[in-house]
Amino acid sequence: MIALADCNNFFVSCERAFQPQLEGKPVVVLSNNDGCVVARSNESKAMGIKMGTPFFQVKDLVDEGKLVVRSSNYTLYGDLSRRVMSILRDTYPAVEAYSIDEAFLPSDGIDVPTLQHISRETIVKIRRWTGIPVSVGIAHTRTLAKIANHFAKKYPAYHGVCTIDNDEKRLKALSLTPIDDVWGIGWRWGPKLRKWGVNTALDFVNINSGAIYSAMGINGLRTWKELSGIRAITSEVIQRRQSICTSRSFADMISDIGELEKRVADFAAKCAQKLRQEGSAAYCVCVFLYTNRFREDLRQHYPCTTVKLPVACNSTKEIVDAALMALHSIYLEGFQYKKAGVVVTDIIEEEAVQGVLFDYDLEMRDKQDALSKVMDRLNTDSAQLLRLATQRPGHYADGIRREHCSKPFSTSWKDMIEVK
DNA sequence: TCTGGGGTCCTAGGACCC
DNA sequence: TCTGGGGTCCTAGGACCC
Repeated sequence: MIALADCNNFFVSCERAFQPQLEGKPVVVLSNNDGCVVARSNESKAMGIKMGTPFFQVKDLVDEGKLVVRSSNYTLYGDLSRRVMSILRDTYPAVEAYSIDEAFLPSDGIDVPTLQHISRETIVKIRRWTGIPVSVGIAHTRTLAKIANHFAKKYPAYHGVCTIDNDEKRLKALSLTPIDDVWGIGWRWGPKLRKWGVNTALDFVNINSGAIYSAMGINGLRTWKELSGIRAITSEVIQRRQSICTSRSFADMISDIGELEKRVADFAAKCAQKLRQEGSAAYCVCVFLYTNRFREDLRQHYPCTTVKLPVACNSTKEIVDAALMALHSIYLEGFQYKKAGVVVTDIIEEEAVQGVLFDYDLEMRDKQDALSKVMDRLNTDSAQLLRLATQRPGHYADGIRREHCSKPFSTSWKDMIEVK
């Protein structure tokens, strides 16, 4: 069997773990720049607030005291995620961290009652040790485990653990699952399938698989198999990352190339730092710019381009230089840009970097690597003390709106003492 | 006024190869 | 005039996930 452990309303639960006064209240957590709602407590879900709602549409509720709002605090969520994952690793034979708040737990060879027992104990342990509520779904395929997890969350009678381990339960669960709630069916396919009379997951598996394949391709077929009880999504999903992206929307629109240079340099430096943290190097640096798509009165421009490096690298200066070159090749005067980003791709292991025969820059590369090591010693996630002059003073994420941020509970002694 | 960030994978079409 | 069959690689765009 495969279990899926998923934290309930994760970002909200992280806020509550350090601010117990938020328990039982309607709470939402906002995206960067305080843009839109990305996490909701059960109470705010019950008020009808949808995922992705722009904050200004619910701001009145906050002003009236009917809703509590927090800016997102990814340092805090990352810390709590690591703690939850580490408890899972101590407990299950294998852990595939699928996202910040959920992990697949392949448990072949463990019988169902034992797996259920372990899962119930683990939920209690995670709650006690981290304050985070977790639900577990158990089934033979990952897609069915997702469905089981939905039920575990929805019906308190399961006490956090729901199992689909025979055909009777599987068909019952499929009949109760709206097609749009199925993992792998998104906002494009959901309405289309409903138009064809496919309203539940059960309707979906009752279609001939050939018809699914010709209409939806390999991914549709995989979902169909998984719902039918045949494993089609395997653990290969979790490997070394294939791309690393750092991007932000700006609080205001930017048209000045000098200002864009600083932002892009910041994003590129952050990508280089992430590469070094995981022991990787990249061959390609891609830069993109977006104008504000909501301003229909303004001219739009969404350029992007990729610069290829002769040698895979992860030093700050080389990645930043490449990104600035890319920026200059796509930038056009007269547009107001709202967002920019840097993506590094063609990632390989640091130790596997292949030199080139006539590398005139070899000495420079060694120096840059040494410089990057010094930067890594001085810089942390929350404080960028040593930067290139092309970057902005302060932190790469400065200038984004965070008006409702809670305290850095997991990283500051002062605040931890305050909590105590 | 305000509308996120970070990923993965697949597909179709063009350019090119023999 | 007629204009195959089998590939690879790259890119852009679409679809999905949390």
